[in-house]
Amino acid sequence: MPELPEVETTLRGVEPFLANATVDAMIVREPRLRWPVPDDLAARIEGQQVVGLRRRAKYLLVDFEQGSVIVHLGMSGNLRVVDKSTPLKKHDHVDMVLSSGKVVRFNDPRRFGCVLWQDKGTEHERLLGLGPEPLTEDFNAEGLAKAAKNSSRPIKQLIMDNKVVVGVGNIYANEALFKAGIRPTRPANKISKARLTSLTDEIKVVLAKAIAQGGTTLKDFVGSDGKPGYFQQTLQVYGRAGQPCSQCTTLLKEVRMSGRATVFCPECQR
DNA sequence: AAAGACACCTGGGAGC
DNA sequence: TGCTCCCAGGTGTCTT
Repeated sequence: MPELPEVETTLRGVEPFLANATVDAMIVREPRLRWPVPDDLAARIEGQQVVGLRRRAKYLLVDFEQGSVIVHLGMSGNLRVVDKSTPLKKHDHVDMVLSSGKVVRFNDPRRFGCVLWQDKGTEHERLLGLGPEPLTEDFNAEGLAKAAKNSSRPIKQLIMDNKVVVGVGNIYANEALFKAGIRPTRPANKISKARLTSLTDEIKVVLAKAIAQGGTTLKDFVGSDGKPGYFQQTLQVYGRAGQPCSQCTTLLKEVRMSGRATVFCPECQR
């Protein structure tokens, strides 16, 4: 269930097992992911030691001396840490077998995720041109205002544009816009700097909160059945069309924007 | 430049 | 119980 908070939660979950680990083997059972798993990926990392673990946008990067394994969870992917002896489940496509006896196992029913390789000192084309990370200073009101200034695109589209800011998926775009009181369909260039500043803040807050709560499900995640169950309690608009707004009790409205469910309060969001 | 359709793929839930 | 249809957290490409 990967939006950025889930990816960050995944990173934190596998980190203790992957830090400085040595890879005994990589097993690719199904290379047909969003992009094919490179044929030579296993050979590149077998016997190698992990020297770092990072996240960029919704990509996880496992660093080795010669380069990095890049993992994206797509819509339905997840990574679990299991014992070597753990029986395979359907859609367990890739295993990274560690010398500790643990296995980092990639499962992805829809196969929209990917497992790729980038040589050290190069940047994979998937990572080129990505905008600032939302939880860093690089993403700020000035940058958003600049992007919005000459754009009549709906604001929701703008904040989901990876060139403007990475990692804001459909759920959190809806939530942040609600918190900021901005209607998702409003043209970006018709929003005051003050309100864009508020939106910038709310994006950071909503993502940070979700990460904090995702952290509470870390145990589940590392164990056998890793589903973060936080969002039902937390979400104020996503998945709540037709229900009363938590602020004013007006019924929440749903529209489609670029094919994505978009929910807002017609009263609180203008 | 950007909106929109379509693509990749499986599974779960609703409705009949 | 089972069939059909619609929907889903992402994101890349192609057409208007």
